[in-house]
Amino acid sequence: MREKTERIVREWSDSCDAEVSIAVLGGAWKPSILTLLGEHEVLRFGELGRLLQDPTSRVLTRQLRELEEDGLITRTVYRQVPPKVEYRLSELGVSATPLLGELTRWGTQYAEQQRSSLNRVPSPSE
Amino acid sequence: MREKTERIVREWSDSCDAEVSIAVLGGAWKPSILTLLGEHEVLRFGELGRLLQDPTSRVLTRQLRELEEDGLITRTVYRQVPPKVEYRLSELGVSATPLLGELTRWGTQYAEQQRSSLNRVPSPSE
DNA sequence: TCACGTACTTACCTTTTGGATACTGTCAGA
DNA sequence: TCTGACAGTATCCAAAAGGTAAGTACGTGA
Repeated sequence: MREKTERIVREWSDSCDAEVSIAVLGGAWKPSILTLLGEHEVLRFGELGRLLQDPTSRVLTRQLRELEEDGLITRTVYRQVPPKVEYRLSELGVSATPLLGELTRWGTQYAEQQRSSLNRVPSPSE
Repeated sequence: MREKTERIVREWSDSCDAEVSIAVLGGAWKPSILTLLGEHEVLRFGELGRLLQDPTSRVLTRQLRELEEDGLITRTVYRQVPPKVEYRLSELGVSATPLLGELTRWGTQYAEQQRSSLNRVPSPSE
């Protein structure tokens, strides 16, 4: 576990564990990474980068490391040149996919709702 | 909508709307605030503060304003002295409660799992 | 000998977020 | 006249998060 995750797991124990989920799943690219890994089973570093439309490698590396530390994905290194590294969902990661589905569904619904009210009221009266 | 939320709704449209959900629900105290409002129907500013174990009023105010801007809660001001302000879930906020439930359930499960593996391996072999 | 591909790392910068502290306005009641 | 309740604001600060740009390692093929 990351230090941050561990702190939250300890401090907020019991009530409001939603904070824990958000600490683990929240962060630029993380939902996308997990969703992609759910769809593709295995992806290499470069493949992920391309599918995500090129976050800088520094950022992608950090997100992947954090997900790994938090136990959601596994990282397999093949000792060869040029290097080859494979990422896939861990058991814990797989257990999160229904939740990711719910997050996506609600997010889609929310975005549609907000977009349509933006159209109805182009600028709020002023 | 907050500017941040709007940016995310626009830029990430369609795929990976989980980012939207996390943008709206994530943030210190927000899941707790929404859960409490789901349980109590109506809460005043001071009541919320006490139930959350006293975040500074500045922080609480900001979280509440953001939730209001994003359309999840409503704010009712009674023009009287001393002031009285009531917060409750909007329709959109109510629609998020099942999702919050899922976040809490997965978070609880995750925390338990991680706590038990912490006990099994007090320090990872080094 | 040199560029190439892959998966990074290092150093640095900017923005966002959360929080500590102190202050405001107003009326009722002591 | 002073205090207290309530619901905030105003200022400032530190840490976290996200991002840019450039460099690293190493064997293969031209």
